[in-house]
Amino acid sequence: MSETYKLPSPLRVDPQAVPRVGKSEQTRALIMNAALDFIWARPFCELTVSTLMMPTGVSRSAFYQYFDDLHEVMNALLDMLKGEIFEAAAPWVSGVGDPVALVRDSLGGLVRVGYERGPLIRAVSDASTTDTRIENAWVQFIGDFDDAATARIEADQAQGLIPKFEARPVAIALNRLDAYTLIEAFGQHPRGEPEPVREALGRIWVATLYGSQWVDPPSSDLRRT
Amino acid sequence: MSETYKLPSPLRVDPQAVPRVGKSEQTRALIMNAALDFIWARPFCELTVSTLMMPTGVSRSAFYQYFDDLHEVMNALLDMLKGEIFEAAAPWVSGVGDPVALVRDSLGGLVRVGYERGPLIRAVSDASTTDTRIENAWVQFIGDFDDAATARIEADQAQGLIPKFEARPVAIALNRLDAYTLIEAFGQHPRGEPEPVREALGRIWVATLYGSQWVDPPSSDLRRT
DNA sequence: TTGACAATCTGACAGAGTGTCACCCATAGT
DNA sequence: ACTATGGGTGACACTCTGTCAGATTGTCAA
Repeated sequence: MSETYKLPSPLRVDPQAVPRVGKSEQTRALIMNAALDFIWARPFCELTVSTLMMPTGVSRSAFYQYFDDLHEVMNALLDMLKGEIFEAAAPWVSGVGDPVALVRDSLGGLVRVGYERGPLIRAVSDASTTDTRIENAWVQFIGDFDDAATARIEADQAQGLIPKFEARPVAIALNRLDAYTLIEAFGQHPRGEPEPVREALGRIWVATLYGSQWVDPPSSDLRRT
Repeated sequence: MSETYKLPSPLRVDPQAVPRVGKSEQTRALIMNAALDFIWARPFCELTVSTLMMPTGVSRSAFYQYFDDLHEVMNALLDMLKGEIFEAAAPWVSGVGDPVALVRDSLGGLVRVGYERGPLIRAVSDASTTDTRIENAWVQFIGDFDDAATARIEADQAQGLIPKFEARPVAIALNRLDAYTLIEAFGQHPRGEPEPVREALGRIWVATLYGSQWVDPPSSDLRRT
């Protein structure tokens, strides 16, 4: 069913939201929205300050009153994404109950956000390869996920729900799996279908952490001796 | 044991190898070696034509007689990598015998190559985000892996070794897992330890494809009802 | 040896993009 | 009316790119 994944209204900043502080904040929002519009249709590497400022009606040099450079814009957009993504991943990270169901919940949320914000996530990832500051921000962001996943794995290991193994390398690998599978599938138009991605990620996470007997709920036993 | 992963002599082109055709091929090799040296120590985004040509002793404009631009250099280096990587992955892709052992072989080879060539792989991946041609080459390269993995999964499914599921999305996800976990771990100095990476990837692949009962060979049964 | 030619290399140039700076302008407070 | 301040602008210097006409080098036939 495709209405599960509605076309995104790409995460806009409301220019009315902060009129108190004066025109400055509004122009900043204007620029960020222009960046979102551009990123939605074209890759980050084609973005220049001129093309970014063109649709805003403000001059190119004004850009530098709000941002040091294009990478800082991506950094600001990443900040807006963070909350949304952490929220989507929350169930498994901090929830209680059947962990297999929780991990499926979290992956469903991540796939939804990935589908809705795909080009933006890709742009942030691309920008992080050409600038140290946003690279650090991106590393920090995904590093927080590594910490959270490691903690959850270790907690479940302590309860005997997950077999004993070194949690961190597996957490790191599974997070890279998510991030770059989503970027690959939804990072540029035309985007792929979300449902097969969700199933593939769910299968891999569940099989790796909780064992393959939970992967196919109405399962026929395919193991051979 | 660390001697399994010896420090790489970074994949050089022998300038003597093709003296027949004249000086041209030698200068080309000179440039590619300079690029390898640079990439080994610095990220791709800091590479410029001047800095690349400096150590060769040839002028900047001469560069354009051998390559259209910097991305084409990375493309040429990717070509050299391809063989090495496909060879490392060969056991599981086309081998016969215990598939769990084969997948561990292949991952061991990939981790070894990833460790030896890490910065180069990262540079190719980085370059692919800023140029359509090398992006296509990279997509094609990793796409070949997707095809191979899909085929192997489907073949093993036909034999009842792997449970029935849509093979391609899982193959794609597992390949992104490998590629970006390796780039993350070994793409820049200081590189991480190879062994934990190998174990994490092996665990994920085996659990996903062949079932968690094969993950820990001397296993204690940790499943709970 | 000489002339001709092709291969190889070079400095100089134009173009695109960046980041900075001195200056302009509207508006609001006195 | 005066002026301080937030906001905006054109113009400049700089870096890097890609191209081109011409210089240099090497080879070979006459």
